Amino acid sequence: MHEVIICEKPKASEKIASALSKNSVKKRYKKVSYYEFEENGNKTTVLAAVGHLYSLAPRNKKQARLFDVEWVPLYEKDKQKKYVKDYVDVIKKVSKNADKFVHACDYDIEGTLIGYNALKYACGEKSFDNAVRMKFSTLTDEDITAAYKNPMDIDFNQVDSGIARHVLDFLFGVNISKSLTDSVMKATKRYIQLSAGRVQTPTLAILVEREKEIQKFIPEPYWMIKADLEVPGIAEGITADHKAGKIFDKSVADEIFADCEGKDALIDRIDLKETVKAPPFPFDLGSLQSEAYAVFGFSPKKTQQIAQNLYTEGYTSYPRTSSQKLPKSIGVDKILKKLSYNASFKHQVAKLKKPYKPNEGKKTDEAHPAIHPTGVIPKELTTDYRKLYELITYRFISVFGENGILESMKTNLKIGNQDFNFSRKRMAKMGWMDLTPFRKPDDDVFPVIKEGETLVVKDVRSEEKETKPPARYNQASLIRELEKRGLGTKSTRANIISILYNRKYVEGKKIKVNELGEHLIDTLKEYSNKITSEELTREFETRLEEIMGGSVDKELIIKKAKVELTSILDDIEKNKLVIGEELYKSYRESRVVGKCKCGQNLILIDSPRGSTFVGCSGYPECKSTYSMPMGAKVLKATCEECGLPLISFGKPRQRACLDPKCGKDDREPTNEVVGTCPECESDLIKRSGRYGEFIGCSGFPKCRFTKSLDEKEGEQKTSTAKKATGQTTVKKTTKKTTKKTTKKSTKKSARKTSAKKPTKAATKRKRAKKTAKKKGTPKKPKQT
DNA sequence: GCAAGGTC
Repeated sequence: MHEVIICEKPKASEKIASALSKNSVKKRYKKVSYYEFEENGNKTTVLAAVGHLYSLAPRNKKQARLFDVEWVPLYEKDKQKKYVKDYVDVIKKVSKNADKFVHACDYDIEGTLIGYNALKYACGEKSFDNAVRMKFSTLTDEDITAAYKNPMDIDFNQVDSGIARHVLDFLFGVNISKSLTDSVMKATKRYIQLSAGRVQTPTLAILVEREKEIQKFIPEPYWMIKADLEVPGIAEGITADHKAGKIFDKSVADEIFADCEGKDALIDRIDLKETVKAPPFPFDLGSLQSEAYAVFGFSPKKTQQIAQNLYTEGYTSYPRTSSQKLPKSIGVDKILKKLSYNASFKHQVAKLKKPYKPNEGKKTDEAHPAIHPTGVIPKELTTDYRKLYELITYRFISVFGENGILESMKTNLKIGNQDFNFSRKRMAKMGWMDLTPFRKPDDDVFPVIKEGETLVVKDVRSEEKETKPPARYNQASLIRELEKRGLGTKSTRANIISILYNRKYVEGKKIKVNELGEHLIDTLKEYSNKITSEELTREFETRLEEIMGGSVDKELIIKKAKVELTSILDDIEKNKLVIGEELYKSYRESRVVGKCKCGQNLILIDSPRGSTFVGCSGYPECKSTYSMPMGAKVLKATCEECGLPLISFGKPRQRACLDPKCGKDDREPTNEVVGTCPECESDLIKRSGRYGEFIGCSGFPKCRFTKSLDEKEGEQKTSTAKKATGQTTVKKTTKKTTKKTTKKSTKKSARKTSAKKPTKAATKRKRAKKTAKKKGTPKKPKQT
């Protein structure tokens, strides 16, 4: 008897194997680990998927409408997913002579489908003849053994609802995206990659709505009356506000102002209040992304990537969780003990009171606890990794802290007959706030004053202000909004946002929708109101539940969707010339960065090679073009000399005229002498190139010595070193280290590799290599 | 290629 258990991910397979047998042996095939044990003469193998192993693809790519889909291995569709092949291969190999199958993926729609597809396509259809389903909600020993002892049947309705979700998303997303892109192509012969989808389009619509609120906003003037007070013991004094707050009627403001001019302030009432400040909740992915954005300015995507790597290195727990709970089973005491061995956390852990009790939030996750450190202390991390690791760890410790107490003093004053007030806040008891460097506690000095006393008013001011439009979303607040509306999932939201940037619908840290984004939503609203709103997601939810309940057949739902989609696509098709023309026009508008010397617009143009340059919209009549350094931004400000826009680039940021030949170009200061060239003894100067600043020889192009600004003396990789070993060295070494990570799982090697997290310089080099390679490959004649 | 959803 040979039984095969298929899990959703490697970590789960490890836990399930160890829960089911003490004798499980870790084995390896290619780069993938799996587990094997024998009990009572029966062999069991525990295998892992890596999330979805199969993906939908059109059966015939050449058709105008991609309505006919099939499941293909993920690695065939997406070259970045090559690592998936090894996992599929292991399942194929091991399951060949198996006679019993256990589906042990997460008990949700996607998990059910992941296991189903693995069985169907990697183990073969006949595996369903003897297949059972394990149902567990946490990966604890108790849950796992209970699920194993009480196997269930595979819920094929749940499978069908999973398939339907994939198919519907594919049909709507891919076909509408394609029809939009085709419209532009047909109308203008230009290729702009446009896209629409059940989640990305409503997300863009949320941003557009905010943009429109901002556009139609009419600022209203208002006045604030402020009084600067002399307060004993507080040198800078205190400013009190008039009780009315914003005063929209100027005559009222003037009256108040006149009423209190030249008068002192009588302290009418002092209210002291204490508020309990409970410790924060443990991090789920969304709140970690939010906090990392607020504290470090990390994009949610960056946070997710770093958290994922910290997890695979074994420093922190699984990041794609929506749980705000820390169950005992994670071994809280042990983790805190291990953290206390580290100088950074020792003092904080020592302050915690036993027994340790976390302040948990409401949100839960069936599969994972909240994000927490494992207790394994990383030795060397690059700056950003260290920052995120510390954010997670200090948060984890804080969660076990005591309540803090915030003391607030609200003082009401009378100046003449007018009521003013000010308030001060300070922590009366720090509690958990003492446990983290990432929260700045209130620490106002409280004045020594009494009711009935008089304070000298130094000045009374009537400040005129304007109401402000609603703020734009940033990536963190948008993620919170999507979470609130139930759009996307915790793992996909950050990616969805970055798609909007990549498609150039939106720009900026405070997310601004440009002409293209706005026009795309307007266009789509005309043809399918559903896809621009949350309605499609809501409808999916209902339909999928019906399929899951067995009341409706998935084929019927898909058939209906195709009918609906056909009418949408027909409509777009009929109007493709207008749609394409208009979308292209708004695309061009969204790329305008200034005025050309010829009077037409300067626009950003993406070259097919991936770089961006500035050209004139009057092309081919005006052939002006300007190249830009890597990462450069075109500013609104213009050059005094020639009127072209200025650009900012490099690190630290510097400004220069868009035209490098312009006399006003102050890129000059970068030519600062920073040393002597080891090769030709000329001066070494700072230069700026495509990839930012670097140090180069002033003897260029005769001497081609360069080194990166990021590398310190002694560990620099010079161009000569590169020459000697060949450019590929860089790639080879990185390859080696990744191999190490997967091969040896000892803590020692984990540390070693963690030190090799790509440095800025390394990424730069990689990027440089990539483009160099691109240039070298002959282009297919087809590209436009 | 185009979506959204798992995961390294």
